[in-house]
Amino acid sequence: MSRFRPLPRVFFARPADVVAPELLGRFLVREVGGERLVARIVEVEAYLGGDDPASHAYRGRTARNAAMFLAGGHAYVYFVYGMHFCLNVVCGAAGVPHAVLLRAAEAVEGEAAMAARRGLAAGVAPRALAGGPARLCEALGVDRRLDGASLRAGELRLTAGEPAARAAIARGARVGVGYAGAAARWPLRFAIGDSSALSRPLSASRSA
DNA sequence: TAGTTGATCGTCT
DNA sequence: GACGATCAACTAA
Repeated sequence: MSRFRPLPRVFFARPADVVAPELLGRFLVREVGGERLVARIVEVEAYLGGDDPASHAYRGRTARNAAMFLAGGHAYVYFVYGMHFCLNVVCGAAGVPHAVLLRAAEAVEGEAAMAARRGLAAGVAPRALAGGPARLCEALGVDRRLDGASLRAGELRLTAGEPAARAAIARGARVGVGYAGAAARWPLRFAIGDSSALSRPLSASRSA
């Protein structure tokens, strides 16, 4: 089925703020423990590398953020707050550390398995299942072992899915980056406005 | 329902 | 040695 066709390399070889809204509605396919889990992306944030004080790559390359410098189409997975993982899609050419943080998704296939990974009963609200970057990672069994992995082949893939219509996309300021000064207000958060799986409501500025 | 806080540790200063 | 691109449990009203 074409919804499960991997996105082409050129899709990722663009700036993060261009790729981000186009990731909405795409499918994240995870093969783990003999099961296939599929989630539809409904909320993302773009991080613009060296030009963006909120980006982990703002101060250059380190051992932690090395995956962000790979060519677009790879995963960048990092550990925060001593207990959570977050998954990013690396964008741009090799050496350009742009990335898109995946903040929320809706279960398409394997919902019961995703709930089990989260320690929840099947049928819980979408927001509790994968509405938040760390929740999304836990539901799909994503951890550091996938840092630097390709998203076009292997056990974690990003596929064509059902791209969101432009009119359905809302945008606003990014979450949890208050330390970044004016950049904290840049409208680089994109979401499918009417999804019930958003990590939190979009503040202000709507439009496509 | 809104606001506050504790958990917990890898990474960088 | 300080501090997170977070979450869930708890409090107050």
